Amino acid sequence: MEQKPAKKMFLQIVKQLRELIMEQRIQPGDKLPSERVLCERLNASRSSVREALRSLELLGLIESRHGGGTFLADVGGHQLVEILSSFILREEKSQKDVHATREMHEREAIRIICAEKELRNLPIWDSLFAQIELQQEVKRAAILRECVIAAGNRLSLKIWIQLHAYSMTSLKDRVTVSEKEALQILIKSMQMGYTEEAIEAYNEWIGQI
Amino acid sequence: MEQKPAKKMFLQIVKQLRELIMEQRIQPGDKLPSERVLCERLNASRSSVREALRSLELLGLIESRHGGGTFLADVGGHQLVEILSSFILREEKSQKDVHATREMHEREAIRIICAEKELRNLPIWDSLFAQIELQQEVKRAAILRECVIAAGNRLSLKIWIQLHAYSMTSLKDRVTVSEKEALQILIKSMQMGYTEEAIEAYNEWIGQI
DNA sequence: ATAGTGAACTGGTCAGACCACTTTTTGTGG
DNA sequence: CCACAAAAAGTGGTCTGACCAGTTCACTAT
Repeated sequence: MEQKPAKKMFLQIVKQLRELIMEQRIQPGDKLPSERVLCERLNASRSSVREALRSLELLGLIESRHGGGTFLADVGGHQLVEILSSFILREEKSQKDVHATREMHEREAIRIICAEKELRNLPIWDSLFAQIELQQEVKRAAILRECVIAAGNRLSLKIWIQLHAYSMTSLKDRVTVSEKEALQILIKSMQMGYTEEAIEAYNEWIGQI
Repeated sequence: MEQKPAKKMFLQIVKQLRELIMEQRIQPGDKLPSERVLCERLNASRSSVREALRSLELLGLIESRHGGGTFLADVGGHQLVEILSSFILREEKSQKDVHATREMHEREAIRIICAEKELRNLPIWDSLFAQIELQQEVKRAAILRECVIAAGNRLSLKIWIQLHAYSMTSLKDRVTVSEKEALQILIKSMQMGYTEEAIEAYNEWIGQI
């Protein structure tokens, strides 16, 4: 009859906190019930309540002021709560999000390359272009990796590697003939510093995959 | 003076935890010291240590198993973000990369919003615009967070939250008068769907910070 | 060598106690 | 009556200690 008590207390409290916020129409900036009151209402110890509150505070969803009280974060509480619940429930993000994020990093790398002369003039681009022209073994991942590496943001590179590892399943290795053109346009545009054209070529290329 | 922020204990512990992970080369999937051991080493009470650990657990960075121990989140499928964050945590040197990456996600969010009518027409933008106009308390983070949320990529949001959490130090809270204009242009451009203008306004705004 | 058992360890939860800070109330003096 | 300072109440921040409930692992007894 009762819900599963299996989950950890502080997660249940986070969930109940969200329900409480919605029920009582607590607006961003408003004060939340005090920790001690929440203990009573949620039938939990103060330690557990605090674990939940501190978690939400680290996420930036609430703000606690010593001696003052606990408040719902200033802006956009309702939207945040929705996001939050999805985190709690561990609803896993779609493959789409992973792809979109990876492509975001790739596009940004292309933009950076286009904007910097030293990067545009790297010999690697000619090399890649020639390999594509000759239909040699050119792996998509290699091309994109070169871009992200060239862009010089190591954090972005690390993120990209992880994202790529995760989304590799649906990617074929070799570059097909139909992709050849868009790919070469991409590289040439990059070398010329034509950001818009490069991005457009990239989008067209990605669209084929 | 020393940068002893005298901030909240559980935040200090979060910070110390990441230092500990870095020093001991703890890899994703590895076991962390037990809560009681951490109490001794970090010279804090178990309550505070647990508040920190539970926060990291809600973020998905660590995983606790009843009776088993606490582990640094492993590469299991979608949990990739956790690994990144552990990278982020240990790279003090590349603060610039963190900022650049965070800004990348913000720009992408702006682009997405500009491109989709439903997102442009969200009431939140008028609300933010009005608050800026009235010089109310508007936090930079709140504005950017709304953008990333609205863009709808939850993976990107999760990455952003973590990037923001660890680059917070250099960000002031309030929006200054000099930023007001660029910010309002950003919002208006977004609502109109003028991608280029919005990005330009964003860059100008960011440049001031 | 194996299966079984139990001690030792680990996280999960709770209760209560202080402290420091903020807000509210109260009581005084004008 | 009002203004203002002192006192009280309220609130988050931290710590201690305790007990429960799972997991691990070494050491039996077979």
